Amino acid sequence: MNFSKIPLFENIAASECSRMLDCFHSYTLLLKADQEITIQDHFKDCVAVTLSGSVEISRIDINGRKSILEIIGENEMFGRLCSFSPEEYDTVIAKCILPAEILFLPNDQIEKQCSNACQCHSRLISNLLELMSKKTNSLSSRVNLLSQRTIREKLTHYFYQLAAASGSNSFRIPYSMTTLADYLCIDRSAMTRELKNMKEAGIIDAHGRNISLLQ
Amino acid sequence: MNFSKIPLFENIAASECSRMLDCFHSYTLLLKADQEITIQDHFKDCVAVTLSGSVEISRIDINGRKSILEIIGENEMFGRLCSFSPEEYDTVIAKCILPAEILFLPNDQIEKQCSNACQCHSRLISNLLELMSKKTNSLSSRVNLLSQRTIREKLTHYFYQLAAASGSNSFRIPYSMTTLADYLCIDRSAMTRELKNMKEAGIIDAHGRNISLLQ
DNA sequence: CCTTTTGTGTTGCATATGCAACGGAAATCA
DNA sequence: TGATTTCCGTTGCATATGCAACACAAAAGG
Repeated sequence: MNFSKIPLFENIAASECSRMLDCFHSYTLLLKADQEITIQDHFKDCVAVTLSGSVEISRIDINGRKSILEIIGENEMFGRLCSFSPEEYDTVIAKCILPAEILFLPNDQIEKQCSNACQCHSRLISNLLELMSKKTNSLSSRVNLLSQRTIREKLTHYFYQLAAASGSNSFRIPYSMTTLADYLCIDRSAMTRELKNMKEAGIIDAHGRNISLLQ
Repeated sequence: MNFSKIPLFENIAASECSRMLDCFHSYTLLLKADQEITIQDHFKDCVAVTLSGSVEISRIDINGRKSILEIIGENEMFGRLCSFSPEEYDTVIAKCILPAEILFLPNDQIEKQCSNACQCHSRLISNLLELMSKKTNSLSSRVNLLSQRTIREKLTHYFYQLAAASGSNSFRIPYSMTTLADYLCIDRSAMTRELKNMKEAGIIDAHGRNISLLQ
């Protein structure tokens, strides 16, 4: 593992990383695309960090409707300590989108004040805090998005996010339209209809997944 | 300030707390009920922790509709580092619900590896991680709630949360119905109507804010 | 105490949105 | 290449939900 490029291990010597991960009984998992991770298996008492790849957390309700709760990108964290509790009565699944390498860190190991070599441990916690902070930001932004009342508002809000991220009024939706609808928790056909309305109203210009915000 | 009862300062001696807070240039704010905190004033580069009281983060859209994004209870954290970014194009306001004492910690002070007395600093960070972890959990749970498609699903999901929290199928909604509607991001009258429907369908029993989950 | 504000339940109406179904395009796969 | 699957846009229909308005209850405030 090349520790030097992983934010979680920033400012920690590679040798220390190996030793620490070993001491923590942490382990990594290689996932192929479309592979599912069952919550209880690994998340029970662990924090998960995607060293590479991408994971989608979603929920399928009894009517078969899928809602995407989170999309976890590279070097982001997820898992029980910082995510959906297993007490939820709906089925929450984590599916690998892009081939991923996932590091699992046992919670109790993180919490314990280790007696030896605390220097790098506290640095790791500090780095975890940084990751957690990013996660909280993205979750907050997600709450803000899902609190929008109408389809048009959700789309607009999401497009503003993309525009801000790309630094331009023209950008490309990074998901398929089907996935986007699941992500916004709305019906796909209704979304397509609303996109057409927004186009006709002169709010946006759209060619496939390429969107331009007008006015 | 009585540090001993505040989770943020757990396992840190009171004398160390004083010294550290002083060194960090942190400060506290006393808020009366209904008082608003403007984002830019305090949150710009700070983490906020409610030592006591309660704060509501909400958004008012151009149509005057209010959506409650978060309700921050005692000993929870909020602020820019872990909340809604100021780049949001809607107006997000933080309002004090119960008289509160809020501690502001500058981000850069937290991040810096202080040269002296790192022991209690790293303990503080560890405690922050704990707070942040709780916050992430509550945000995730919020995403899960808001991702529900229908009013009935939102109500049901929320009631399950209350039931789990109270350890009973009978509980009392802790907010006014108006507030609850804002919290679920739905229309109040539509919510009342749906509650009646659920009652008639035998799913719940409801007398005012007292709810019982049947079946 | 009276006055004012806020909360609550109700209902008629308009419509935004979900749902099902279909055909064609595009992508994947063998 | 051909076969299969996924993706996408469209539309008719039913209805869940937002909205406005109202009356009354409850709470707050002076």
